[in-house]
Amino acid sequence: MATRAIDRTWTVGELADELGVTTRTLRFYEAEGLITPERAGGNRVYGPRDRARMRLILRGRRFGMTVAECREIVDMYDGAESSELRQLITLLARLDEIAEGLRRRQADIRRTLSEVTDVAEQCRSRLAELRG
Amino acid sequence: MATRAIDRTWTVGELADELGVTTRTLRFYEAEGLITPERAGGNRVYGPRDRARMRLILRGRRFGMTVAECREIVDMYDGAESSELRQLITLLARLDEIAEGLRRRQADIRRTLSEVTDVAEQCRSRLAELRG
DNA sequence: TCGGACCTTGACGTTAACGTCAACGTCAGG
DNA sequence: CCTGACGTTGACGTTAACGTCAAGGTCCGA
Repeated sequence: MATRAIDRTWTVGELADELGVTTRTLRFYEAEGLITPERAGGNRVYGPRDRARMRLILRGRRFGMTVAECREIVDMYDGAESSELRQLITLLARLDEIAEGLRRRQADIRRTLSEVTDVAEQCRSRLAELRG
Repeated sequence: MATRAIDRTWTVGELADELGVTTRTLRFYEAEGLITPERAGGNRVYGPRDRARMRLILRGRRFGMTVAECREIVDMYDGAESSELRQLITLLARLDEIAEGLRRRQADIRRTLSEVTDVAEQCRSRLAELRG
């Protein structure tokens, strides 16, 4: 079997370029424990898993999640297969809280968007009026 | 005609309490030009307009808008009745850009929410399995 | 063998968005 | 008249999330 996409790796520079961030950002997130790239004699080697986590993290950052919140969420992706009842219960409770927070932000952004488009509509009316 | 709700005013402390922020935040936003309360002999007097703007601003802050972005938007609410064609056109263009950005964030948050609820669902299955 | 283009760690700088503190004025209650 | 609760400005402190720079290692083509 030939080398498959799942085996693909990246250097810091490569991954940074692809994600549209700097290498500093990747090192920072590593120091914060959000990603854990392998090493090849000192040099970092990022795999598909690191890349996937980074994309999730960056998406969260775009709508106001802190890096700490991002870490909490991506960590939960790993804990979901846990076999300990106690742990699963607290995890689930936390997940529900997080979902609730996300829904609130969703409502906030929806209202703001609706207002912005309203104002834009007023502008269009005004323009039509001035031109008509 | 008696005093109506529209004439209601607030002191810094009162408004801060109602909005759930500190007086420092109100003074900061004023310094940044987002609100412009009246004065009663040195003391700030906030009117319904200030309160309304603050609520819009705080809502924006909750989902990741910077204070600068918030100011840009609330300022546009005022410029929408402009009578200058040129100004209306650039304003409208900017509003469309902003709306586009908001829609992107909306998509980001929607995807994240869907993933979080997925993980929660996995947790529930696992729990049912362990208990069943 | 030399210069570039990468990579490393470590340390200090920067910006946003406030928090905190000092020093002062003002006004009502006891 | 004094205290306490409120207000003011000004200045410095803090935290997150990186940016930037220094000082060095490695490898590769000319």
